[in-house]
Amino acid sequence: MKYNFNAIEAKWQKYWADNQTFKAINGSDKPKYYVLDMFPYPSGAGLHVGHPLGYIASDIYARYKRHQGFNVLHPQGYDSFGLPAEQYAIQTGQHPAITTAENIKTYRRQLDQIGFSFDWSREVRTSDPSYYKWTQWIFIQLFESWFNIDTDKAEDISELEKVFASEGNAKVNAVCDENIEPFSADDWNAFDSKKQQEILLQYRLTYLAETEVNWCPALGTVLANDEIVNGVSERGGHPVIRKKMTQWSMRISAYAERLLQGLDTIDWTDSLKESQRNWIGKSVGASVSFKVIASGTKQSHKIDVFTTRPDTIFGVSFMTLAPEHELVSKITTPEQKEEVEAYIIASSKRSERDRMADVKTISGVFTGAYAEHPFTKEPIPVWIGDYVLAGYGTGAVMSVPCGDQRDYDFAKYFNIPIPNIFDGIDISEEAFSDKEKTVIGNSDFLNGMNYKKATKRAIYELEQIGQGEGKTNYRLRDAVFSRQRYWGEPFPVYYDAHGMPQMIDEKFLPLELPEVDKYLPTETGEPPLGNAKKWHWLQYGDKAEIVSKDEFENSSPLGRLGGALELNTMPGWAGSSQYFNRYMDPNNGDAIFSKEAIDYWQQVDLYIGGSEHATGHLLYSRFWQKFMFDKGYVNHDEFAKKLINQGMILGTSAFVYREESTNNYLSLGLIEGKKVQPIHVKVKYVNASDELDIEGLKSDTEFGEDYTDAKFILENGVYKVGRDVEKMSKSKFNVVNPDDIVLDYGADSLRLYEMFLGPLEQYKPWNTAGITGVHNFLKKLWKLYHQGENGTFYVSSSPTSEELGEALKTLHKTIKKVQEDIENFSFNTSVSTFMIAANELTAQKCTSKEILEPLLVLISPYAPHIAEELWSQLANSGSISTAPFPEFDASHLVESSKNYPISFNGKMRFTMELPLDLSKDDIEKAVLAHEKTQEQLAGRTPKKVIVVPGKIVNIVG
RNA sequence: GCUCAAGUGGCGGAAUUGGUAGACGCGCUGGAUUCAAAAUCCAGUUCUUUCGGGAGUGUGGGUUCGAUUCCCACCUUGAGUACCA
Repeated sequence: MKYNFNAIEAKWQKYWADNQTFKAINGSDKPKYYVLDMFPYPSGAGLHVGHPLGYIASDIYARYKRHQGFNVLHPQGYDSFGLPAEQYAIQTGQHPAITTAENIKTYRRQLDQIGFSFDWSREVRTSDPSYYKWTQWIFIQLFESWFNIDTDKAEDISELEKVFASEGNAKVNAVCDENIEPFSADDWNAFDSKKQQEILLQYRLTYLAETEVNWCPALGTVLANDEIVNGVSERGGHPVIRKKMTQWSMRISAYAERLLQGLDTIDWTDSLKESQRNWIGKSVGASVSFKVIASGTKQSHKIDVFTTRPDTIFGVSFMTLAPEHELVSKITTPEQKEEVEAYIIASSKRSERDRMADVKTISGVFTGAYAEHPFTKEPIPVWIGDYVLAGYGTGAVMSVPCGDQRDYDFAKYFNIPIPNIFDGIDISEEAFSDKEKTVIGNSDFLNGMNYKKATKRAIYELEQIGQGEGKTNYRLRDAVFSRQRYWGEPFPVYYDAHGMPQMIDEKFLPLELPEVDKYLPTETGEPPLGNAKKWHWLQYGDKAEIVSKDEFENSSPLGRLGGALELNTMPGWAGSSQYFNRYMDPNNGDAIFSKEAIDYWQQVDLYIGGSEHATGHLLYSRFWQKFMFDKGYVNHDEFAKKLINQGMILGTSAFVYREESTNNYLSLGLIEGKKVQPIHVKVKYVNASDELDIEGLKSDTEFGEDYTDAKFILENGVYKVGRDVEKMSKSKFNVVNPDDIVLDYGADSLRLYEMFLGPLEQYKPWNTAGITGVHNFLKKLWKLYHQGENGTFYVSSSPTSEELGEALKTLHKTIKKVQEDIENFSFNTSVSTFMIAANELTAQKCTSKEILEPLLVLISPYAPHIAEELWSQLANSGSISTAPFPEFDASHLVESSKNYPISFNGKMRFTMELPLDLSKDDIEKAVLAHEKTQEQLAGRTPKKVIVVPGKIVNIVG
């Protein structure tokens, strides 16, 4: 019997599906283990060989854990809301639900044929109403909560209302909107309901606010910061502008410190933690308040700044406001008015991108106003300049030119004095910003102090005069949660007669997406949901329905609740921020998950996915998890204990070279000195030796150039292509479809090869030619269990003790190495180990069951189909997937002698075989007596001989 | 600019605590088999060499009996981030 991989793989995939082999049970005597993949967005293009890399790694780990006796949860699902399906709907009119369902079908087929051990009974789809019911539910929970700084957690908004009613808001210490007016209990109780709701909205964890957002006109929607790359949209590369809009926001900033601290408690990669730390952007310093010196009839103002260097406060020689700063118009003197206004207009025309690209040009204008130094009382000129950003800190800085290079450049350019407050430092060329070496001088009470002491003292003195305090600032902004799209979760929100947002009662969820005629914004510029004919909430008591505007207006107002439903939908990250918990109890209709389920599965033990989600999904999910923890729904405030980022598999593109203005294509070796244009060709027409299949290329009508009349100039009878490593993409003709690989070599070969390519975390190129190596290994493995011309199954159960000895050594060496490799996620080296084992056992002509049976369990996580097949041929019943992992026995690896490397001054020159029980002195004697030692020494006497028993001998001299 | 990761044969990569650099595989070379090809099997494959040997892990230094591994400086590549006060 030949190794017929296609038949074997189909057989076992069917077996697993029929027997629900990988169904995880909630609650078991076995210890639990939760292995999670980042679920895919089902795109229309299907999977290419790069996509399954992380899934194969996590599948190996999940299968390994089952062999170790764990109850393993290894689910999969689809992040199925998103832009591409909607764009397709706009173009073709096809409902995104249909496109999505088709794409999911393709994905499922492709995933199934790779042999993953997913528990498909737990599949989730974020676009399914039974799933997004719970995304809407979490939104309501967030709406009904506020963040109490005193307890450092989220609490019920009803508690806050009680506090307001009994003592007002003076003592409330909350993360909330800025500039909330103080009110007493009496004030609160006198407010009407609308006013009360407006105030509460300023405290809620999800709130409605007019915010400056990233608007992408081409996509017709708002984008989050992490959806913008280099100033253009991540999807499609369209320009993005700033625009003020009323939007739902998430108060993630409330969790900034906990999100930062939590990083120390989880086993995630350092680079990923570092990205999150940078994104959160904590800086410790002080806020300082400067009084603006009143001129003429103008009323007094103050400028608040944030600084990380309060120790340099005596070095302030001017202040700079962002051009958009609200005080600019109020403090500018009549003489400067014209110039200032011209500057504001000029800088508003510069896009965010221009401003970023052009950091060298110094520009700014004096406002004519002066502020008063809090200590010296000297007047300080107030400037505006676009190097100060309105969106960070307070949008104003105290400029210390001697200590900050940007302030220094600005001062030099505009001839502003640069007082030196550093002892013994020359600042004639550039600013001095080294905190560690700072000794403050020329600064009254700070003289002679280092950075740390001076900072502390400066903050103390500022507090004494009531003009400042220690402050920590975070770069992390609240997350805009509204999108002007169709294909996303509808908000469970309607607007009442006062225009105030109201949550739909939980019992009516899910609020399903309405049907629309077209998926574009309405003519009046409303989001696509504005096209829905029926999108008004109408509720009397326990009865509710969605009706048209007219039906709502004509309904009886008596006991009526309702109004226009929210037209925005939720962003892409909404559905992915709690999916890992939903998998624990995915079919629960009464709760997002049961208490029993979360108590049993706890949290994700291993999460594998791409690093591109570092500041998006992985940050938002941690935020929601912390919120769910505060509310007592989950018992860990981090959702994933360990996280690994798999690297990307790149394509190996192939090029032909057309000689300029001809139809001649030159082989790679002939292009030197010629003017040629490299052109991508499909990689499937290139063999392992980089030779082009010219006939194949010419007969291909599907893509690319027309080669029918092309002349290919050969070298040594063949056409050699050029090669380059690039991202896999259709336009580069370097995409490799796993379907083709599975058909030609089998899923087990694909799995082994993806692992064999290199370390999991690394970026590495795919080259289909190399797969023959692992495929040959599988054939060799098959042959170990089969004999003769026809390959009849043969495994002996009574081997001679001699052949077993060597084979046992091979087996146990392999057990040890493979176990270590899996636990270190070093899957590439275990594939090598399997190859070595198969080579050795073949050389040993090993046929014994005692060796070959445990070997299958070792290989089973990597190549599960062939392992199942041979396992069943060995007359085992059932699946190999829960067979216990073989125990390593060190006694089989004990050696009596060692082939010692003999080095001279650290360079290995020869080896000699010596017994391991020899003493140090005896080893030295034996080595020095060796003829090659004398040859190396050439008459010299060794100065020193280093003997490390069992390792090495080094002779110095 | 800052932060992080990484530089090893023609290629992907291995060397877990400092101890025989290049495992394993691809490709290449030669051979067997074949009418021929595919497939399979065997031998070789870092460079250099006067065939004794010598050099060698991005570059330059250091620590050590001994460094791909530890330390310092620099160069290159990739990723993230950026007028963040």
